[in-house]
Amino acid sequence: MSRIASVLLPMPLPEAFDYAEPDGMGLEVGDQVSVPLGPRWLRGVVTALREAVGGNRPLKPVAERLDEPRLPPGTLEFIQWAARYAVDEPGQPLAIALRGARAPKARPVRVVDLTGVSPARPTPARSRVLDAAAAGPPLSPADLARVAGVSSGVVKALIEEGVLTLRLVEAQARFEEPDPSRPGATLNPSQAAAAVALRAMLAEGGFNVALLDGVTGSGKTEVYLEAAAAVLAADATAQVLILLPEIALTQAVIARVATRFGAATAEWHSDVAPPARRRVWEAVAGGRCRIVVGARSALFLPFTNLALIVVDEEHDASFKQEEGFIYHARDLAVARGKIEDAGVILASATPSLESFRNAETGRYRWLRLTARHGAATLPDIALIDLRETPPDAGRWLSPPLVKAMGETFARGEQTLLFLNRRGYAPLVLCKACGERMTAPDTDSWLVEHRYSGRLVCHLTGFSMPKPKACPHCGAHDSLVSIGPGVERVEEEARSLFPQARVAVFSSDTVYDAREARRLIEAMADGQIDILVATQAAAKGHNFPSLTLVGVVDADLGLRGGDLRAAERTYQLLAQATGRAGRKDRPGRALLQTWAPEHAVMQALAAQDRDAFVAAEMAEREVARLPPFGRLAAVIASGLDPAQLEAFVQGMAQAAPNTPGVAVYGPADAPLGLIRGRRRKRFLVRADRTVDLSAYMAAWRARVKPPATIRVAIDIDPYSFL
DNA sequence: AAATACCCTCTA
DNA sequence: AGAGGGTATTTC
Repeated sequence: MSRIASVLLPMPLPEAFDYAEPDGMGLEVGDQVSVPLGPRWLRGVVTALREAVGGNRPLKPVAERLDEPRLPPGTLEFIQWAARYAVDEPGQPLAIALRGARAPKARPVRVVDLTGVSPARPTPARSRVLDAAAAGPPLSPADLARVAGVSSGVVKALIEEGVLTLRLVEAQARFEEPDPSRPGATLNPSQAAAAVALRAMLAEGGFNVALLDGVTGSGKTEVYLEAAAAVLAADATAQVLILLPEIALTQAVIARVATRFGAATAEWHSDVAPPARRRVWEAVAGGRCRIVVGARSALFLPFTNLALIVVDEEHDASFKQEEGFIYHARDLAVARGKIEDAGVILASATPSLESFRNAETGRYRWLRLTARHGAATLPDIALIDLRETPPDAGRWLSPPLVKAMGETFARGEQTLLFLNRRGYAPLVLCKACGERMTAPDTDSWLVEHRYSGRLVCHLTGFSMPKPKACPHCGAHDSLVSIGPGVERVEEEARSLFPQARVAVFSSDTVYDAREARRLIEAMADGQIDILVATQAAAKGHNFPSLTLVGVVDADLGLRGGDLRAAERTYQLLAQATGRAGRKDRPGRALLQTWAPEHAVMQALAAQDRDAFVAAEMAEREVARLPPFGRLAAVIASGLDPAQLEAFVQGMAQAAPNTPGVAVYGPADAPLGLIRGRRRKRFLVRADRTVDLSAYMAAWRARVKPPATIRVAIDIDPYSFL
């Protein structure tokens, strides 16, 4: 009797394909295999094995079982769960999960072995080398010389003499064993109480979620590291995953972990080079790596014994993946915790309303940190009414803010100017004909970047040199830059304070983790007086001499007017203002707004988060919007407007009629044209009792889009463009 | 995703 | 006819 193997391939296919298992291959579920698909050979993963019963069509055989780590059952289950949740093909999450397995291996490294031959001419240096070689794991010649405290020439001579020999080995990452028994940070009473509660939750074992809710600067990291210490100490094979919203934050957390556990940990995000990625992946699958710090895709790593997942800054919208396989890492982290029977900690100073609701209803344990760490107090927050004290024409910093910056600079302290807008100006238009510059076949404005002298489309990546004449009417020198970006605010800050050292922190000036660390260190070290930053720097970092935060345009995030505009603005500004005043120096934050009466601004000024949340919750409850109901979006796009219109009308007809589900649309998407593709949207609202993924899957199954039309389903959408 | 089967138009 | 090209279909 032979068996049939279901093999899932890392591509957008509707299901796993069946292959015949050759006699004696001895496959197991989770094995990585090579299989033929049409004319090519592909790597896939065995998801099921069953006995072949007669009448099957002839199947191609599995070509080979690869000598690679097996995907653990929990990882496989998670992949399939994620695909069902996101209403997408299971091959999509598998592709993410195999990204580390498919990366090229690092080149083999040379290590030194003892041959047993004694050196003809023993010296103290030589014997230190021999002792070091005998004592530890095999080392490269350079490392051996370093450990023995001799120059590389000594090792080289011993190799030439035949006392030592070189051998090539596959580079295997040595992730040091974390030591949870090292003393942790000294916790204040509030932190200590939360740590006790977390340890109790984790000691119970099994799936549990805690919301670690503490103001900025209350020391959430120390608390969750104690929880990590507890699970690492309780089980010698337990693994911990710490998820962060932004690559720029990983360095800081890795340093904290290294201090706490005396061991370098693995890092996982898109900036990690492929061979390093491969090493991390294999070490995680082999249980040789106990702590991973990473961005959202780390959730798909092949953990063998995942005991704790921490989602730091859980409210952060960067956890939402908006392209390709669409998912929210916080929600999937909870799902993976359930599958793995692991603890989950969601940490934030401004929790998402979803997590708030789960804490309120008792689904999550709610741990509040009240005090700021050490002597620090919360900053004073004041609103600047731009109707009363507007900036001069062509300027963006109002007189009260400029005055505060001057005082801060005079005291030798630092200012952070926060503006969530890259570039110099968000819009360039022609004053002769009124034409607004946009990317070809795209609705979004081109953003002027003065550093590069180009106009850039932040949506499509298109860029062009800034033209001398208007491309529409041909008028010369008629193009004017409208509105501020960080570069323009930097220009203004330099002209106001010529002696001050001014720097910009945005994804254009800080393009990788190393550059981010360099700038953050320069800021922490006091080498910068005024930092103009987008949200990339508003999160998580501690700058001891930063005492003034100025929010250039507090109303920016409210303008879209979508479901989460108020929540998002509150979270972002609370994070940004929370940067001011750590250590013993009091801080203050000034928010420039045209609408100081708005509930978000009032809540920020009063520092009354709970009142804001209560008011926002009440509105959502009336409208039965998240977290009191659920949403899904459908985005259909196509090149031919008439064909797209016909398709979405048919799709509207095909929407299943289900109690508790309402379908709105189709409507033109706010960004109705991207790269020449017209876009139409549906929005679906469902009661919490409805299986929204199943509903969307049923709907999709009823329509067959023409090949030129793409249909994307976004469960629990965050972007409404 | 990527190879290929299909179906047009254009060249000669 | 046959090349060239863009698009739809198929892959266990």
